[in-house]
Amino acid sequence: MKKWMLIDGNSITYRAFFAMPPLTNSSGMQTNAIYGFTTMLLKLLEEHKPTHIMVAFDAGKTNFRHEQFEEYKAGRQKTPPELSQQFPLLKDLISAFGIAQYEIAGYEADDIIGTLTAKADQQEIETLVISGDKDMLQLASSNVTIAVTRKGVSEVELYSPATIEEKYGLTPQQIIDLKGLMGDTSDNIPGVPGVGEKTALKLLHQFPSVEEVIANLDAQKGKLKENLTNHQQSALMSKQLATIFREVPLELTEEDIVYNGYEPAKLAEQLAKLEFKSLLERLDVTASSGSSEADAKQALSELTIHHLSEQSLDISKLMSALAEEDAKHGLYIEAIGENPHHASLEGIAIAVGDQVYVMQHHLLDTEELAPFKQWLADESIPKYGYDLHKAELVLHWHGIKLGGSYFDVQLAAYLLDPTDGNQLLHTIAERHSLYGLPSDDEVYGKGAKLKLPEQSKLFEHLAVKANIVRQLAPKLDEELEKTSMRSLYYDLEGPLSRILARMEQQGIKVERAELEQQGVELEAALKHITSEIYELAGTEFKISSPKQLGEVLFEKLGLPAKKKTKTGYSTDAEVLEELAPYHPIVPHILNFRQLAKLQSTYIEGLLKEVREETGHIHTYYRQTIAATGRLSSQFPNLQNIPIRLEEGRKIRKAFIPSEPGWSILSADYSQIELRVLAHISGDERLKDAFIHNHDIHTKTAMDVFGVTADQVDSNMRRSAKAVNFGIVYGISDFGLSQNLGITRKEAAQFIEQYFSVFQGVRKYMDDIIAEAKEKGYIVTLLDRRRYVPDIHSSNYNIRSFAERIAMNTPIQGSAADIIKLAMVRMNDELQKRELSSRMLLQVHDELVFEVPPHELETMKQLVPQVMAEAIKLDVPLVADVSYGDSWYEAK
DNA sequence: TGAGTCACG
DNA sequence: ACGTACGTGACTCAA
Repeated sequence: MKKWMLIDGNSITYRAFFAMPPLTNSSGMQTNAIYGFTTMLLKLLEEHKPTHIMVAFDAGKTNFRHEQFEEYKAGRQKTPPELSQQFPLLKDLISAFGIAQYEIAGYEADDIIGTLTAKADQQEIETLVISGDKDMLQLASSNVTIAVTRKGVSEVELYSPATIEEKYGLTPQQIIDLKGLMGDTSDNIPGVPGVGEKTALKLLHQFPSVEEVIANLDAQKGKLKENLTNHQQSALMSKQLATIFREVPLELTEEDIVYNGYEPAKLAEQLAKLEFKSLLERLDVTASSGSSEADAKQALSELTIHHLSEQSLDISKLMSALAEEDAKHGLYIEAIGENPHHASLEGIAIAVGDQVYVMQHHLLDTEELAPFKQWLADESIPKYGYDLHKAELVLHWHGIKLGGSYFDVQLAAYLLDPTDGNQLLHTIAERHSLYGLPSDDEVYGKGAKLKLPEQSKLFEHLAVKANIVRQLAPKLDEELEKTSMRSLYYDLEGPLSRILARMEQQGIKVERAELEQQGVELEAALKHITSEIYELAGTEFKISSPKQLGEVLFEKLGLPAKKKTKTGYSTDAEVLEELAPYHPIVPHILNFRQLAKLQSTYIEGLLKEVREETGHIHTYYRQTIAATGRLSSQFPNLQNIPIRLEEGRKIRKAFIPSEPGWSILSADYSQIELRVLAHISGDERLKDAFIHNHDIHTKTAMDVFGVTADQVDSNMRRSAKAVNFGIVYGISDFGLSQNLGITRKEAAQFIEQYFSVFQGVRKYMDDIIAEAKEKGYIVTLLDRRRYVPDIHSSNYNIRSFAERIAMNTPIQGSAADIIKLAMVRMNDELQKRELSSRMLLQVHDELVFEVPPHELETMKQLVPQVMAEAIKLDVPLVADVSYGDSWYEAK
């Protein structure tokens, strides 16, 4: 038996959009309407098992109703961009479901559906119409049932002619008359003033149609009669507007809307793209069909897994497979622990073709596995893997060398979308329609519950990972090609990952005694301050608890509360500085905070990270975290060692060369971000300032205030400096006013003044936002990409944030590109010149080396030169160099 | 685990 | 009328 299902796509999507919470995918795009639509569709499919389905959409802005009534649907809120963005993806998803969709210029979805139900009536086909709009009730018949959504889209209410009769006492055709009389504000259909649903029903129970009501006006009285008399035309026109047109010239046959079910692979791909994980699981759709468990089994069954052990060490097949001309492998090194310098090595898996070999690392010391160990170390063999940077470090600490250029799927995935946080292998896999890999959390548990499964299970998991890596590598390579980021990967990030690993293995020597001595002094000072604070407060409390501190300051001592946080009073440095004049306790608090920070984070924190054996601190640079392309540093973070205040700066005295007589040499770019801005904006004045090597903040002050160099006082320079910072961050008057402690108006004037002088910069800011809107992403000098979906948001705050990101990322990101380039070049130079100086640290615009005495002269000249020449810009790049016996002296 | 705070570029 | 400067990581407290 045939059963048609006809869905009003626009109406359902609207309902879903407003009914569902604002679900977004990882790139920030809202997907709630699609989600709502999909859950509803699934429910309907299950409950009604249709043989034919069609989803109808409105096409174009106007239709024939506008010719009848210009004001039709006027005054409607514009469709929010968060919703209109969802339509293309929704349409893709409907296709993936194997469901027909249709739209035709000049008609609305109702008309398409009306035309089809007319056919259904002719041929007596059982049909279900789904809409969020009660107008559709006019289509009900003995064959056609109307389902109207309730409570968002999770439930529907079914209407047959009988239920319509029961509820309204009307026939389906009279629904049109009902609307003719009462109108419809959402479509701007006027109807008759003063006539709502109740009155309209009463009238229609008296006379069966608008025409009859009008013909019998004398039966009414008072205001109602007057309104009906004066608005006869309106009522008739409204009726006409509300009438669904049932003779649309459809180029659509019954054949076209047959529903044969969906292809799981196609559907899974779309659902994965939308990141509808729960639906993926619920549907049990995967690329290979069946449940995710079945999928995991399939992923395994396609593989032959060799668990190497003392009893089976034959790798001759593996080695010959790896040696084949275009053999593609996948390498997976499993380490447990976030810090690669301390992580445990749980297993090594390598996939070639459909064969996977898994082993514990200690087997590499056997004679039989020597060829594989050598293969791992071979610098001339490229490796395809996942997070090989971490793997190299973990292997290093286990006495195993990993060499060769890397193609790293994690790093590639990061470049393809640097905002996408973790880049977990199973997420990358699903995004590329490879299913069956459970997440590490599922296999290992997380947090306190972390526990490795028995070895055969663990090895199976590693085998699947290695195999997934093998399959992913070419796909990601292709995507890099499509997004013009191949060069960024192969010439910059790939080589850099190996350089970073080397810097991390080397570490930087730290003099424990220096830190310990400073710690003792801090301890004494803190003790002293603590007792003074208790005395002034008249009570003892936890000074480092913002909650307790707030209570003491604002309740006990009655100081004026300035700012509030979500949880209570704000007590940050900005607030405390303002409070300083009110009470002598305040400066002590500030002092306590400063010293406590030094003690806990920099003295105790760093001491914990010094390796017993070497006396070195080994940080871990993360290459796949920062959305702008910068590095980040962990365990410990060596990119935020104090420098601004002398007390903290002393920490740097503990960072020393690893060999006696050597020096620490540091070189940092001067104003790299503003120079990058001068280059990419092409602003003549800004370029000119750098070409003539002016002090940029003074020059800005001169230009903005229209004065000569000697008229610029320190206050003017300070303001100009803040404006320059603001420009780099994507300026706002509020931000600048906060920073300078001036009014918003004054800040706005500064900004306007700045832009009127630096017109090229203004144009850059406007253009980059336009570009972000048009393309959906912005790029850096080396084609690094960042998507900014929020640029279309209708929410002012969200959109403004996206705009600042669009302005800032090309600047910060290009600066990151440049210093990374300098690192690769510097590494080449050190090798080529056979220098024994070592690159140790990177701090965004600074490179730190340790240098033997006889290379000092060379390095003093070479490092700034390589940094300055890393890239050719329209303005010169300048790097300043300094050196000394510790990082402190290298200033 | 999240919030608040603060260190850096 | 709204409320923000851009990018990070580590520590402490209090649920």
